[in-house]
Amino acid sequence: MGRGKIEIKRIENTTTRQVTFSKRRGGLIKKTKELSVLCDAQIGIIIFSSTGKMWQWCTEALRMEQIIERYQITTGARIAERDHPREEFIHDMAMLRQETLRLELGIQRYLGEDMGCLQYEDLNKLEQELENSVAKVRNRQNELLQQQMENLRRKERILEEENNNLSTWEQRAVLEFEKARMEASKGMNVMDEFSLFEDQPAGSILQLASPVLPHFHPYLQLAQPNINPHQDTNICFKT
Amino acid sequence: MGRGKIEIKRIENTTTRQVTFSKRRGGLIKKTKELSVLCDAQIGIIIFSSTGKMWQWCTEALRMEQIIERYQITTGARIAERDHPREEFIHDMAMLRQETLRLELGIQRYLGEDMGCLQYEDLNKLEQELENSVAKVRNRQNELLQQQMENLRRKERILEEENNNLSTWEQRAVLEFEKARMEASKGMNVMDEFSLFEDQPAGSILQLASPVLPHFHPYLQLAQPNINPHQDTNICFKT
DNA sequence: AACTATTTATAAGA
DNA sequence: TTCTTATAAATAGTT
Repeated sequence: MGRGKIEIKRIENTTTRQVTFSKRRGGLIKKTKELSVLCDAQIGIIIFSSTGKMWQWCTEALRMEQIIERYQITTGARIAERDHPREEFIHDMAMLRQETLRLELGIQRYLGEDMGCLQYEDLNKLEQELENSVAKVRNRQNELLQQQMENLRRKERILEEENNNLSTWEQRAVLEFEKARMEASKGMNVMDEFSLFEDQPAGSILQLASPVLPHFHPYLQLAQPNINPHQDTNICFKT
Repeated sequence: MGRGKIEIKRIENTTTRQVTFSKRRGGLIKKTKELSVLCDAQIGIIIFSSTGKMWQWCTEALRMEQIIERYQITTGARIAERDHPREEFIHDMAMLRQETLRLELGIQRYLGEDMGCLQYEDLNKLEQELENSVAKVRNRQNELLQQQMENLRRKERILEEENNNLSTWEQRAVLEFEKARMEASKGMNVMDEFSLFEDQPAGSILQLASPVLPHFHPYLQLAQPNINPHQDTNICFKT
C-alpha cells in the first residue's frame, strides 16, 4: 500500500528501514487498539527494534504483567527466572529438608528414643558416645567449679590486701588524731584540729575516725581505684 | 476501510463483533509479521478474545517466553508466580536453615562440644539428659539380651524334645533289633532279618543301629517335620 | 514531517 | 465461516 508494492523481506537500506519501522509500528499499535476496543479483546504487544529499543501496548486497565500471567496460565509456560531459577530453589529445599530429617534422627538417637532399629553393637557404640559426652560435660563442670574457686580466692586476696591497706591508713589516722588531741590538750583551739587533714572535707574525717568503719568505705575508692581488676577479662563471676 | 466508515467503539452486535474480530485479528497478525520481517524487529503479540480464547504470534526463531523475559529485563517487572510465590520460598528456606542450625547445635550439645556458653546449671541439666539417654540405651541393650536368651531357651527346649522323641524311637528300634537277633539265633537265614523292617532300605537300618547316633539324624525329619516351629514369628535369632 | 499515488484492509452484503 | 466488492485506511516513495 503505497506508491509501489514492496516485497515482504528485510529492508536493506537502513534509513528506509527505520522510517518504515516508525510508520508501521504506529499503524500496528493503532490497529491493536482498534481491535481491542471494537471487539472487547485483551491484547498485549511487545516490540523490540533491531537496535534494542522497546515499545509496548496493552489493553487499557490491564497491565502487561497480567496479560503475560494469563498467557502463562493458558499455555502452562514458565518464564525463566533470572537470578535464581525455581528448580534450583526446589532442589536446595529438598536437600535442606533431608538434612533436617537426618539431624532430627540424630538427636532422637542421643535422647535414647527410637532405638527399635538398632543392633546390639550399635547400642554399644551409642552408649560409648553418650558416656563420652557425659565425661566431657563433667570435665567442663569441674573446669567451671575450679574457675569459680580461683575467682573466689582472688577476691579473698584482694579483700585481704584492702583490709591491710585500710588498717594501715586507719592506724595512721588514729595516730594523727591522737597527736592532734595531745596538741589540743596543750591549750589549742578545737577547730584547729582540722588543719591537719588539709584538703579533706570535715565530714569525711569524722566518718574516718568513727569506730564502726565498714570494709567498703568510700575512701577505698580513693586509695584503691580497682576493686575488681578482673572485671574486663573473660573470667566472670556467676550472677 | 470498508463499505462504510465505523466509529472505534465496542461493536454491540455480537455476530458483527465476532466477524470483525476474526478479520481484524488476522490483519493485525499479518501486519505484525510484516513489520517484524521488514524491519528486523522482535515482536510478540498476545490476544485474548472476550470469550477467553487466546491467539499469539511472535517473531520466528524466538519463543514468546524469550520476548517476555526480555520484557521483564527491560522493565524490571516481575511476573507473579502462580503456585508458590518467590517470597514464600525464600521465607521457607530461611526457616529451614534456622531449624538446621538449631538441630546442629543440639547435636553438638549432646556430643559434649562447644560448652563454652553453658552455665553450671545448664551443664547439670545436660548431664542429667545424657545419663537418662545412657539409661535408656542400657535398658534397650538388656531387652535385646533378654530376647536373645529367651530365644536360646526356646531352642534348647525344642532340641530336648527332639532328643526325647529320638530316644523313644531309638529304644524301639533297638528292641526290634534284639527281637530280630533272637529270632535269627533260632536258626533263621541272616538275610531274613531285614523282612522285619518291611519298607525301610537296608542301609538305614544299619545306620539306625550304629552306636554313635547323632542328634540331628536324617530320620528326625520324618518323625518331626518342624524342627523350629518359631521360624515364621517375629522373634528371630541374631545372625 | 507532509504529500499523494497506490496498495492493502476490511465493512457490509451474499 | 468464507467470498465479494466498494470503500476506508495504511503506507512507499517523493518532496
